[in-house]
Amino acid sequence: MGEATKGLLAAAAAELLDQGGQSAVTIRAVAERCNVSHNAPYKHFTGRSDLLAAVAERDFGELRRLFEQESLGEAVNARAALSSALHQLAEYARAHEARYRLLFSDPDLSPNETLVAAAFGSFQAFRLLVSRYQLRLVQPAIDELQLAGLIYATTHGAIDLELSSRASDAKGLSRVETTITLLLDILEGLG
Amino acid sequence: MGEATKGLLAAAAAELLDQGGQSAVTIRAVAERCNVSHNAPYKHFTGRSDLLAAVAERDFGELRRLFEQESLGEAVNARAALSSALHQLAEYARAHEARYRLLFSDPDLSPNETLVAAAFGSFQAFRLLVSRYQLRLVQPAIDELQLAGLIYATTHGAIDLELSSRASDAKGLSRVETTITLLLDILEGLG
DNA sequence: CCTTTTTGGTTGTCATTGTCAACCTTCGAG
DNA sequence: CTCGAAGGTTGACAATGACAACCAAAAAGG
Repeated sequence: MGEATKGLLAAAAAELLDQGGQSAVTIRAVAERCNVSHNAPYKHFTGRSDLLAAVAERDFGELRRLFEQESLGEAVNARAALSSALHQLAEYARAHEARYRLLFSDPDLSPNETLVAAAFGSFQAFRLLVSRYQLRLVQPAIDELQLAGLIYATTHGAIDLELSSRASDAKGLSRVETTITLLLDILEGLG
Repeated sequence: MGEATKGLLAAAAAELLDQGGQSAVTIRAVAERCNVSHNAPYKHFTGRSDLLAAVAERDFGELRRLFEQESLGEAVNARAALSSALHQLAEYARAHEARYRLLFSDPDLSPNETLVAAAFGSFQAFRLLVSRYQLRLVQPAIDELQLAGLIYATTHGAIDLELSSRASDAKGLSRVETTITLLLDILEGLG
């Protein structure tokens, strides 16, 4: 069956993304890395952005797995589980900067059907994690979806600012871990 | 004197950014828009990323002005001032998506001396706004820099997620205004 | 006032890249 | 056995970033 190379191409694109960033992911380089002629990728993807979308879809799946694993994991309590997931997210972003940026900050990414589904799925897993955590909060009256949105936004924002360490030379802004801890402490009324 | 065209080129780049996004900003298009031959821009900028950096620098200046204006403005109280500034930031991001992304989420942006300075300046203005606001908080024990980092991260994260409306079809995640209000309410202990 | 350097432009050129088109081949369904 | 599609191939082409060589006019300096 012909599905084999499609996966290889996406994997090669992911590697190039890790090694050389966005600009290193050229159709031709991806093709070469799979020992296939330039233009072969067009048999599997409509173009460059479609190829990148495939990589993004894969990675959203990884994130979902990360959240689910922590959700059902052996963490001692809900805060530990949430906190651990967020820290792992930050680690993932640092280790695969270009891929992380692809997920959330790439303007030229055609949001096709399956990509949106994958992104939604990963967020749903995150929501579950948050809803478990919310039980421990002093003020449980906060809308659950809004709370998840807040934590997601804060974490992503902190990560994004750290990655583009430009507005962040002042220590403390960029430290993702610090920001997350502060937010959770405030939420738990330990201000 | 020769500084004239440099500004024109940057302005043209900003316009192209607004109209066609990142990919529309090509050295040649910018040159053409200034009625100047391709390659003229190289007399003012070392390359494409340097040109974009100039646009970013300009916009960081605009943000600083926005924060400062609100800081010294006629807002009825500190929360109103901060809230207004954050909403204006969101509006700016929506109106100039590509330019906003350039500031915080562009990997291929050479962070030269002056750009870092401009970014830092804008954050400093924001810090001032936050420090005024902090006086009204129930728990003033929070480190001022960390608090500014938290608010900045949350706002930027919410904006960025809304711009890439992919993980956000669930309403409430993307509404920047909702997220900001929620955070400020929590900070003020109105959970 | 004449030389000389710098500044900001110009045209020409090149390699890289995305993308399209046309062609080949293998293999499974009918 | 045929044939059509799936997947791959080579060959174009235009757009783009970047470099080099050349040029004019203005500024610097004697």
